[in-house]
Amino acid sequence: MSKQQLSVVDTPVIDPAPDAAADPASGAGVCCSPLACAPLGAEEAAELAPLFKAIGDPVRLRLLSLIACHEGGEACVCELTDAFDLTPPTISHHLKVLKQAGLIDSERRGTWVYYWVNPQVLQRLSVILGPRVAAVASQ
Amino acid sequence: MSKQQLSVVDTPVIDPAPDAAADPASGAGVCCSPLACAPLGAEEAAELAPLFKAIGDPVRLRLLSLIACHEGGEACVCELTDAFDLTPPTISHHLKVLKQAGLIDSERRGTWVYYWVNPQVLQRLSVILGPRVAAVASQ
DNA sequence: CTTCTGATTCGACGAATGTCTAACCAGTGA
DNA sequence: TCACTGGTTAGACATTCGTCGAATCAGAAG
Repeated sequence: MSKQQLSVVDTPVIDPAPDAAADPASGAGVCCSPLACAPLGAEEAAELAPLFKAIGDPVRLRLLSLIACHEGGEACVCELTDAFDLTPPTISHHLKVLKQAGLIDSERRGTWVYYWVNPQVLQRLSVILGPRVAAVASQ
Repeated sequence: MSKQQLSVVDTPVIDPAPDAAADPASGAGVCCSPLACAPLGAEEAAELAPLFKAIGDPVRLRLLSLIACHEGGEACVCELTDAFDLTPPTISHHLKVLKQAGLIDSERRGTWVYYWVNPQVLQRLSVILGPRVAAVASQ
C-alpha cells in the first residue's frame, strides 16, 4: 500500500440540492454540472459515483422504474416483490441500497410500507450526464 | 437455489439508438425512454444497468469526465494516469471497463493511445434518468 | 538489433456485492 | 393475549470488483 488516494469523502448521503455552489472555474452556474463541461473533482466523483452504482444493478434499476411509474408516485413493497423472482429479503436489501443513496424514500402506513422516488436526485444525475441539456437551455 | 431469474440477456454491448419504438400508452414518442414513463423490462434493465455500473466508480467517473473535457475531445492515457494516484495497470483496467460498456473508444497513434467519449451513449443514459429532457427537446 | 518508453495483460489477494435461509419486528384482528 | 401477514435484519456463502506487482506487447530512436 503506497498508492491509493480515496480522499475520505464523508458526505452524508446526498442532500437534495447540493451543487450550484462550490463550483471552481465555471461561473456559468447552470451549465457546469455536466461531466463534459469541467473535469469532475475527486470529491465530487466520490459523491456521485455511489448514486450511479446504486442504479447499476438490473434489479434496482427496475425497482426504481416500477416505483417511479406506479400510480400515485409510490408503490408498496408487496407489489414490488411480486414483480421479481427474488425473495423478500433480497428486494428489501435492494430497496435499502436505493434509499441509502437517497434515490428513494419510504414510509410505513399500517401494515404496508410504501416507497417513492426522489425526483430531484434523478434529475441531477440526468443533468450530469447530459451535455446538451445546458446547451439547449442556455441560449 | 429455487429463485433467481437472470433471463440471460445476451445483448452485445449497447448499440447507439435503440428504443424510440415499442411504447405503450404514451403517444409522445420521444418521451418514453425515461425511467418514470413506463416500467423498465427485465431485458432493458439488464442492458442498461452495466452502463450505470461502469460509471458507478469514482475513478471511472472522473476518467470519463477528464476525457470528455479534454481539448480535442480525446485524451492520452499518460495524461489520464497522471491525474490519479493509481498505477497504470489500474487505470488501464478502468478504461477497459468503460470501453467494454461502450462509453468510450480508443485508438493507438504511434506510441500513445488516445481515448474519446461516445456522446450518444452518455446522452441516452441522461434521457433515461431525466424526465424533462424530452420536454425541452421536443418543444 | 537493441534499448527505451508507453500501455496492456496476467495472476493474486482482500474487500465488497447479491442472494439465500432463518430469525425477528410491526401492525391487524380474532 | 394470541396468531397471522407484511417487511426487515442477521448471518452465511459464492461471486465479482478494485488494486497491485511482474511480465509482456507496441512503437520510436539509437
